[in-house]
Amino acid sequence: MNASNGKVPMPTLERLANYLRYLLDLEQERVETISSAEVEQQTGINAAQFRKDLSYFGEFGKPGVGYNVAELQSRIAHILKLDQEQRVLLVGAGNLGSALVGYPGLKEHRFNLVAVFDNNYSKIGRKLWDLEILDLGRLKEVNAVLRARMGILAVPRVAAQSVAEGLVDAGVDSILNFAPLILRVPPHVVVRNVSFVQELAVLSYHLSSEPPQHALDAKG
Amino acid sequence: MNASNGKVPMPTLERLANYLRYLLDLEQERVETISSAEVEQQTGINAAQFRKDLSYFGEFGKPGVGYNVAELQSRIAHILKLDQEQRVLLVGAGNLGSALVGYPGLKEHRFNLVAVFDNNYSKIGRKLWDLEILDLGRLKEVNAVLRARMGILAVPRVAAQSVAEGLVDAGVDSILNFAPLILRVPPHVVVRNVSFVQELAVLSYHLSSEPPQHALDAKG
DNA sequence: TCAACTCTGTGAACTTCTTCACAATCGGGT
DNA sequence: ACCCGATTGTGAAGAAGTTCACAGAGTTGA
Repeated sequence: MNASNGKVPMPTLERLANYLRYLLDLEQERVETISSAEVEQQTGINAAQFRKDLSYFGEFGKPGVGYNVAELQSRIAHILKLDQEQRVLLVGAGNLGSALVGYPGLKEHRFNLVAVFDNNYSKIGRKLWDLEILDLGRLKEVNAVLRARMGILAVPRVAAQSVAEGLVDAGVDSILNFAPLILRVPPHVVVRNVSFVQELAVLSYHLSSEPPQHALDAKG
Repeated sequence: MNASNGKVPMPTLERLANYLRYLLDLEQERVETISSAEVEQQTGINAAQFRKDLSYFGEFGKPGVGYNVAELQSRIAHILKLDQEQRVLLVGAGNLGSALVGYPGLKEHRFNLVAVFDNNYSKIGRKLWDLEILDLGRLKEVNAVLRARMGILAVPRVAAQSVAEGLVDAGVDSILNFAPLILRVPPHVVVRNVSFVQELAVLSYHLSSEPPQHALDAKG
């Protein structure tokens, strides 16, 4: 009775994509039905958490039975709009950008990289996999046709803010930002940040004084 | 008086790396002193949040004055152990692995990629930038010498769990995981996950029925 | 038909994180 | 020497997220 009205906690949304991945595996294994208790056992995510996450979007299971894997999978995909093509612009044809174009996970989830931009004239015109690298200056013009609403920012930090503004100007309202800085964008634009260094720093912090395990190994 | 005893909230740790990045910028601009109010103005992070985050680790500022940029920068780097070399193993010499080896941000923060492994015999022996790609089977043997405690997992999903176990067996106790699955590891091991698809899915969800901005543009 | 069992959906309790608000401190000006 | 404006560090309030615990719905078997 909660269904999708009020607003959904961000952690719930983040977990939804995990559930989807997990359900796709179960489907592959021909599992038809799953209970929240089994989800907890197999993924480590608390069963009540799983149920409550789903409850934000309606009722998905049958008491006494559990959840139909195929149905749940497809309903989550629908919630996340992963059941329709999403056109995505990529800015930055460096190492990272190149890796993203080649990453098969995007296509699998219907994210379609429709154009790659760079401002480096030695790259413009070349191909990155099957996409021609376009002049960053043509961003707005090109997206007037493509009408992508998602953008990936894989440029150096100093360029990121101005490129973000270019993306917004070109009609993009969701940005995945790989540059290590906080982007300032208009309120209607949603930004998600991915920072390798931040993640490594958190790991580094946890490398406390615990002795490495090596010494404990005693092997024949 | 809170200093570093109790345990630190995860969101605080995540923000610490951002503060560091920001402080390095300020240092470059020759800013000597900064107040929490200025931090809020420039980064959007609430001033009280900034102060409380720091308070978990001691006292860093002077009332009526603010924080000394250089000192704060170096103390945060110390907290995160970014003031000393951290040796890191990379597993997976694909597109993503390759991009990571070439990513300058790692070296800048003293993360030192000391070895790259892959199980693909057509890759083993080749060079990725300046590092030779080693046989994944030699992971433990090699790390007995290198003694890295951090590992980056940039392998396909199906291989990730077993490679993670290999890393742990080789003495690694911090893992940065790029494969879209929940790794099962012993309790002393810390894992951070980076999932492009998850991030894009969250963005995709937010692409609600708002009309794209294109139509609103009325240009000469 | 009914009893025994399973499992969902959710209010309520609990835990964690964020923000407020203010006493305590500092530095500068006179 | 003292006052005044600025700014910190932190208890306490508030908001957000997680987990508990149970009523109620469904299923199975006799």
